[in-house]
Amino acid sequence: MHEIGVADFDIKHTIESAQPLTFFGDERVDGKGIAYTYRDNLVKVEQNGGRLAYEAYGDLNAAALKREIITRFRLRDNMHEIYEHISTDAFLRKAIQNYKGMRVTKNDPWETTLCFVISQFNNVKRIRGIVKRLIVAYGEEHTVSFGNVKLNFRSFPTPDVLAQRSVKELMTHGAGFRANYIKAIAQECSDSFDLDKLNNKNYTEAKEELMTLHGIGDKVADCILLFGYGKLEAFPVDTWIKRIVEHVYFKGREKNVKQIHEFAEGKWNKNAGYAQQYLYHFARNNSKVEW
DNA sequence: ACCCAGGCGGGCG
DNA sequence: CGCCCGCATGGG
Repeated sequence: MHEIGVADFDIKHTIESAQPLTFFGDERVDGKGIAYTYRDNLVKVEQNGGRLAYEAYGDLNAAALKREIITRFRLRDNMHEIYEHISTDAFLRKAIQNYKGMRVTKNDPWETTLCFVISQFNNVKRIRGIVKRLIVAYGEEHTVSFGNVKLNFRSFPTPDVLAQRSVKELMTHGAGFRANYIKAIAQECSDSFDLDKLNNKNYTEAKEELMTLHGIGDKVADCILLFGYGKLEAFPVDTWIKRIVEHVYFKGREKNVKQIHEFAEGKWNKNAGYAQQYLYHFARNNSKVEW
């Protein structure tokens, strides 16, 4: 078990705020920690106040594991500066107060892509179920030993493996009409589309490229850029964000997605993704009378 | 039974 | 362009 000191960090709020990390399945989540897969490793993380304890089962050395933890939970983010920047009004201050320490997580681009393609016109519980069933059906199985402990887990299914399955088969896991998108995107990523190259592109260019994929539009692209590539200027506009932004900042008047993007960019620009996560989580967990 | 969910592609005006 | 519609599925 390793340890790292953390401040302005709350793992519970982080993993409960519907980010890809949690889409692996609730049985690996408890009150103070989570177990998740990173490549061919099972990583366990647990928070006790200002200390984050972690360990991995697999082939990661200590330095690589530490790097993964810091990257995944964005522990280098200057939360003081971010909070100051996005505390633009009473509402956001309240959201920050309620969920202080919640981070945007930095997940694998492919995992994030698959999760958010499945998310469209869907609900969080079903998204988790579908992703979980795809992992069970198509993820490579691993057995690791750590001392006298033996553990089985499955890594995230690769584009290559999913590309080989039929749409009809993918639908048997409950993916519905999204099975078409999963198949098409897995094929493109397995064939010629290089997700890694988007790391070297700016937000606008990377978004354009992502949106050439069949089944990735404005909102899903922003989610992938935020949670998969760590581009904090991304501001995914889903039904929750649209509702809450209209209500809080436009007196309930309807705005289209483009107008909401322009508003968010002007107000929170390089930290819009953090503002989004606090707005989203607050909206979902508080009845509308609280807004 | 009915409604909705972290939208998108395609078609139409 | 912007708008509108259908879409698989299952939980509330």
